[in-house]
Amino acid sequence: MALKLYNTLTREKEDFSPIDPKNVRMYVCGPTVYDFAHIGNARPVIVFDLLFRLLRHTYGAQAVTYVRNVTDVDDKINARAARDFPGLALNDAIREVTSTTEAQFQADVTALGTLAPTVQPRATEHIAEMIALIEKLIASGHAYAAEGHVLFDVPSMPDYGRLSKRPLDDMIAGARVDVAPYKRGEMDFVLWKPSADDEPGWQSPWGRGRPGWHIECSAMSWKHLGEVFDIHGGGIDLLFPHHENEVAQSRCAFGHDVMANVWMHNGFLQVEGEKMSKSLGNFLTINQLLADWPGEVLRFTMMKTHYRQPIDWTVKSLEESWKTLDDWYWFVGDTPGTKPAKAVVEALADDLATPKMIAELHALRNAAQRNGGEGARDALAGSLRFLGFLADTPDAWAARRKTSVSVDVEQVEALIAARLSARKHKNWAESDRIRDELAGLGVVLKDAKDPASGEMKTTWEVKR
RNA sequence: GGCCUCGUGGCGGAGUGGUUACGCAGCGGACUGCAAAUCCGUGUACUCCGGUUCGAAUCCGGACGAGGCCUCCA
Repeated sequence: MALKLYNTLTREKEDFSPIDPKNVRMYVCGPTVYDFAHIGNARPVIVFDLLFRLLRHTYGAQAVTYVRNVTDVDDKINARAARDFPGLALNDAIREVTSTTEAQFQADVTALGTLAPTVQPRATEHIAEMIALIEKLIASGHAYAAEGHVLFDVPSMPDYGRLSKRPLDDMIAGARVDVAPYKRGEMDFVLWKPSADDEPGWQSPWGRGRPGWHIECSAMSWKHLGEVFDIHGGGIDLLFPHHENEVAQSRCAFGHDVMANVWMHNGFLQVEGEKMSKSLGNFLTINQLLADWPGEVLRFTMMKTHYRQPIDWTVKSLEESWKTLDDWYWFVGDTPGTKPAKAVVEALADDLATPKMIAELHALRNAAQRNGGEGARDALAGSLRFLGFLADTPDAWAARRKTSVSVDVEQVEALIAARLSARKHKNWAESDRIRDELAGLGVVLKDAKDPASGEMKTTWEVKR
């Protein structure tokens, strides 16, 4: 089956063909661990988890290496550590910030139904590779040391700007970058910078210092995936300068035409039509959302929009998603299917066309309904599991609504029993009165005849 | 100023040079004591102005509008 992916490098949808089908290699920029991950951070996590699953399906589960890094050295981390743990020595404070933030991140993304990447390397464990890379760049004339800094010499790379389509001349004309005395060119960026005694640092040929922002991804992708690999992913905001500079570092260090063959970028996320920002007060962390919504609801909501489109994150959309998943959980029941439907895989294979994929899921559901076909129901169940859904049992899923608002379960059950008794005696006035009373508590009833016994049975759920 | 997206029915959201996307909501019907849930059915669209074409919502040009990046950011 042909897999097509949109490549930012060529701005075209291309047939994907791996360098080595026995080892398909993908790198995705992971979090800088200084604060709770927000819902925007969840987007690439979910998008590339889907791609990971698709690649495993296509090439075999053992034939895909997915690397998502953890950046645990950064000046934002240092600032956070100093602010939050003023009593601790800086290194202890930093460890406190990075370890708790990373643990939180892992818990969050697990709740979103994602598979663990093959490797999750940490920047601080790859300082030696970074130094080696910087030495290669200096040796090949693409970097220079100055006043304890090492800078990448941007003009030494003729096609710098190719990935983000920013000609160098234009950038210099509109540059809003720091003019530092040790820089030769305005666009030159830092590979290594000196650390003061109270800042985290490592010994290097240029003195005690720490890495610049972009070098860690070049070092970690090199270490775990090699000099050239198949797919590099991340958010569109990283395209420039982060990815452009990664490419510059890796290509100039190793002398290849490309760093990764395919570059994929997910679009931005807005919240209720506005940019998400702390100042607007609409900053949503994954953790906060998980308090109100099942992880699968967040996951499905993300899939309703194609990954390259901007997504507007709204409560209305979340509510719709929950309803859709309710129906599928109920409809699928304990159907055992484990294999995804061909149409679902094909939709995904077309540059992760998740809206098309969702339409195919609805089509399976409708087909199963019309023909009573177990084949379609099996395929729906298998597809949903393949996509990272149906982790709950149907009962556990249904119970999530009951626990999302606090109600007195015993009281509700007692009222339902009273109502059933009233109905048995055709006391409709009393029956309706009880139903209204429950509605006042936020409880909605569903009556059904048990097909086996013909007995009336009432189930209930909490309406938000 | 430079670069990049995008403008589709009440809402969300695909796709395509000539044929139903899909979902939610709405509406009609079945079921029900009445509802809810479920089932069956169903209307509404392609920002504007030019051009290419037998034919454009789909291609090209322009206008208007929305958003993003260029500085930490998924």
